[in-house]
Amino acid sequence: MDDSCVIRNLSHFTTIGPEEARILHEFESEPITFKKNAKIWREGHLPSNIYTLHSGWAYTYQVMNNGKIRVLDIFLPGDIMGIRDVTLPHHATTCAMLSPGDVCPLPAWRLTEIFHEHPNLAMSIHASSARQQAVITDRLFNILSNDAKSRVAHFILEIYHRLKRVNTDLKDGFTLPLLQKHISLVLGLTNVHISRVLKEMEENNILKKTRNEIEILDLQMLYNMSNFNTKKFSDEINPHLTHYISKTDHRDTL
Amino acid sequence: MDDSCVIRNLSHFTTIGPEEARILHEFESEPITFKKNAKIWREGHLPSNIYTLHSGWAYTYQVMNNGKIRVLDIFLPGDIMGIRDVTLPHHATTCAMLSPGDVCPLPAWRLTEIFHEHPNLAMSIHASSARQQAVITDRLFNILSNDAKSRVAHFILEIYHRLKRVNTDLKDGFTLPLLQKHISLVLGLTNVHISRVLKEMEENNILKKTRNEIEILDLQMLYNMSNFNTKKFSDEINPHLTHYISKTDHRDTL
DNA sequence: CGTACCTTTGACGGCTGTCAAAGGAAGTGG
DNA sequence: CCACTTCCTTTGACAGCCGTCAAAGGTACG
Repeated sequence: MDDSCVIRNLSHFTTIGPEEARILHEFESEPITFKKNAKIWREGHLPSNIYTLHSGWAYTYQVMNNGKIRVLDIFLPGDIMGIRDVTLPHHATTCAMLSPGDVCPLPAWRLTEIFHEHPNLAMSIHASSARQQAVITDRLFNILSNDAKSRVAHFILEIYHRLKRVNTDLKDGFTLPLLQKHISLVLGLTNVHISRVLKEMEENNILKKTRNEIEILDLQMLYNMSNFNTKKFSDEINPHLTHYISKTDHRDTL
Repeated sequence: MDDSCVIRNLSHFTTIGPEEARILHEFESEPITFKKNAKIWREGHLPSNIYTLHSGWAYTYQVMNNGKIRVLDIFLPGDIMGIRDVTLPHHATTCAMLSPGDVCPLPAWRLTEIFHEHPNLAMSIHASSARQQAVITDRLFNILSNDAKSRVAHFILEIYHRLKRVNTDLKDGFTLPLLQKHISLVLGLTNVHISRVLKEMEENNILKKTRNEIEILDLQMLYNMSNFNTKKFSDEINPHLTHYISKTDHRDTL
């Protein structure tokens, strides 16, 4: 039951009763296996599902008129994908797999039902969405005020913390299916400059990245370089919101 | 009744029945007048309210260890403020007034009740939150891929469209209580460079900004410079989500 | 084994930051 | 209402980070 990465994700925000667990398991029924580079949804299309990423990595991007690509999300196993777009009449981005993996769709109308019938789950989904937004916001801050070296350090720490959150025994060396190209598109730099920065960081024994792996050699230095703020990965929820949630738990069992 | 800017804002996303209107009016009861530069909330504090901005402009920012400031949100009349932070145990930003104005707080626990008792309002609030997020996302894309001139053009258009959304008869000249300093902090540039860009835009008859006003002289040129995408300001909602909402409208009247 | 893609490296240029100083506008107190 | 202070804007000189372009070497994949 609780080997579900989605439950591990959402259970941080509310108590998951048997009824909620049943709903959440629906989030992971009927997984679909996607190949690397397969598209989950396409920019401009009507959102018809939200998705949970069971295994593998994915990302979202926009293609501009001039052909340039801009990357927005990097999704890791356990992430809910598409919750930002689901109220919109058009997907703002295209979503594609970075590595082969399993994805579980949940129809949008089921989300509406969940909002109506399980308000504490609705609040949890909103809370999870707010956490995702906090990651984007933090990356915006990173790009607003840091130079290239600091941006890279900050981004590596973002990924490291997000992985560690659902995989507590993560080592300092781990799989990172992102090419220099992807990192450059996330951070608003060129792949050429990413190459230079990574080379310098390896020479300084801070980290070593190969095509599919990365090893953090000096975690403290990464923190120093990036002014990384770990507080945002707190799973606490605002205590003002918890009173009614317990009241509803009671209701649900009636 | 419907001179409420919050109702004008949220009514885009759902049908507002009399019961919903009653709740929404609570969003605007007991307005508090704030002076320029007054703080609405402070970074690190426990969020205890969400707020609707009835009049005046506000913004959120972070102060870094080195004293640098990073600006995240620019809030206009009618915006809901603090919905992103309300599930978190700490405010990620400080919120301050850019100009004198009226703000109406709504206690966080009331939001929880609304999530439980008015699920279609909950979905509307989530939809409104997603629209705010879309603005931030679009600004991230702007900063990722545009140079200084394009960033400024894009940002002016962002504000112009957001103002026009709640004030349909907005002229090409309007109040803009943002100093060059604020614009530079929003866009990750220096105030010196903003000064240079604005000077050039005025020389090219694109726009003219004074301390408190701005006049758009060549709207089409702004679009051309910025690759601005107007779609995101669509107020349509995903039709997959509307079925249950009408069902609930029915329920609420029982 | 060949092709396509990714990474590395160097040279060069430009956009934007930094620093500094002067002029202007707004706010404050007498 | 004026004087004073503080903050904002403008302008110039200069420097540096990072983008662009190009070519070579490395790696994955069919």
